[in-house]
Amino acid sequence: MSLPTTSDFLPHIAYDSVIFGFSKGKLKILLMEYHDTGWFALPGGFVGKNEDLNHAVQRGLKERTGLENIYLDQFYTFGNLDRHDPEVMKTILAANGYLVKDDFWLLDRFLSIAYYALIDYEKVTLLPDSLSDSIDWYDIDALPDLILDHRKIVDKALQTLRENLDRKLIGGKLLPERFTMKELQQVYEAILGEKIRRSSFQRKILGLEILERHEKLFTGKSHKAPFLYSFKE
Amino acid sequence: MSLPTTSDFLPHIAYDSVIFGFSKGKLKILLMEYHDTGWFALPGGFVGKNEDLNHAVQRGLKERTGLENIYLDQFYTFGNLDRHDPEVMKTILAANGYLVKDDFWLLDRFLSIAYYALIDYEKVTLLPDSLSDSIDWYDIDALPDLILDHRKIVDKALQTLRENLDRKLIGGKLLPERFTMKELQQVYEAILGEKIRRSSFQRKILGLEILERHEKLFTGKSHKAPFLYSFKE
DNA sequence: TATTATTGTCTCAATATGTAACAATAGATC
DNA sequence: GATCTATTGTTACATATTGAGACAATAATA
Repeated sequence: MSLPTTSDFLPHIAYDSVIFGFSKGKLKILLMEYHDTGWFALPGGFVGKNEDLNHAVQRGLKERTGLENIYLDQFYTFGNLDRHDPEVMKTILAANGYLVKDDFWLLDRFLSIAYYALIDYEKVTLLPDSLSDSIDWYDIDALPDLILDHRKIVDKALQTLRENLDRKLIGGKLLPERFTMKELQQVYEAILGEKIRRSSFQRKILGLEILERHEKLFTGKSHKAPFLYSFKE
Repeated sequence: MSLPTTSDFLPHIAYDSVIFGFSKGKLKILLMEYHDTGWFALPGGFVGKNEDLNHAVQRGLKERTGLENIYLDQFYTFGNLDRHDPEVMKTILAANGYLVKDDFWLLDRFLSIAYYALIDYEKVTLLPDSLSDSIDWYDIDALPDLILDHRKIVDKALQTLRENLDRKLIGGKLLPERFTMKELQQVYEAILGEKIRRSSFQRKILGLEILERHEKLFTGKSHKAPFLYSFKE
């Protein structure tokens, strides 16, 4: 196991990903916890010298989640000077046994291109990277402190996701292929952070004619069974 | 006069700006024309090693237009490999009398962070950079061919501007401090590329209660004089 | 068979938008 | 000064769209 080297990757350029999942009525994101430090950060990475930017992000997501062809939206590139703090990376590397010189490329200033991803929580197989103890889901309403400006990145991701929700009809990306109307509504509520009126929601979504209605789902509960839906391709 | 050097700027990182103006009922953008080549490109630049990304863009805009505190929106970072074509930059440099080696930093691959700007057409003083013959306004509906992927950047800028128009209420940024309702409507029509019903538009905009109504504008024409409006701060 | 929880749909009110008309008015024409 | 023209600000009415609640249907339980 070795550190990424400056000959393989573009200097000064990184990406960070805010990976959203949905489980038990809650919106969650993936965070990495670095060895020893107790520090949390967004999953991120670097761009190969001969690699498309979007490919680098897809590659990183596959390494962490096992998933391919993930829904991704690039939402902002963070390029302020105040996001540069070489001590943070130095400490993370030191905690992993890497003692590097002050001019080591990972200690340089980085611009970060930020993406959010929407994935099916159930399909994920989590795998930490070499510098991390763990990667795990955290409730969006109860995040630990994050390194550098990662909290700002999360906030802007959520803001963008909210703005895009109706426009791009991406709520379903957080659910399995087939889902009930109630589940879809819960996704919307979790993203928007507010309750939605059931009848209005159902009427609006069905009115868009983007859903296919399938068989009913019998859960064994003593009440009317809901239909299952999927998005038309 | 000399070329920017790799010791002053971050390698592999550029920005491009789609600068919108509005004049005579038409939406326009600024393009640079490079010496001899006859090639057109978006105004762009590089980020200083100790400079905020947003500052670099504001700095570039000031150099080209004379304006400060321009309204800017970052909308996408272009990072595909296929946008790399060293021959283009080589030719531009050669046309300016610069013969550079193949490993010259400006011939490297660049990621470009793209912004659109909205400015008051009347307030601009255009100034080309050292590699360009001229910088000038071009009707958005009649652009010349652009180098590299700059046409794609323009298209995405316009698309984003359209999506943001109602949400961010930025139409007025293209007009002087005070303007008539008809002028504002023409801005909206130019951006959206479609006619808008006069009464609906007026009702909607006034209903937002973001405009201040001032004195009437007497143009000498033989009809009712329109009010002047400004945006509430 | 009655009960409970939840679903799909409908109704009516409130709000927003499309469409057209009307009255007001600044200057031109006579 | 009276009339005409072009354009403006506003209103009226029809047509969606959305908010809020009610109602009937139904899967399992008692």
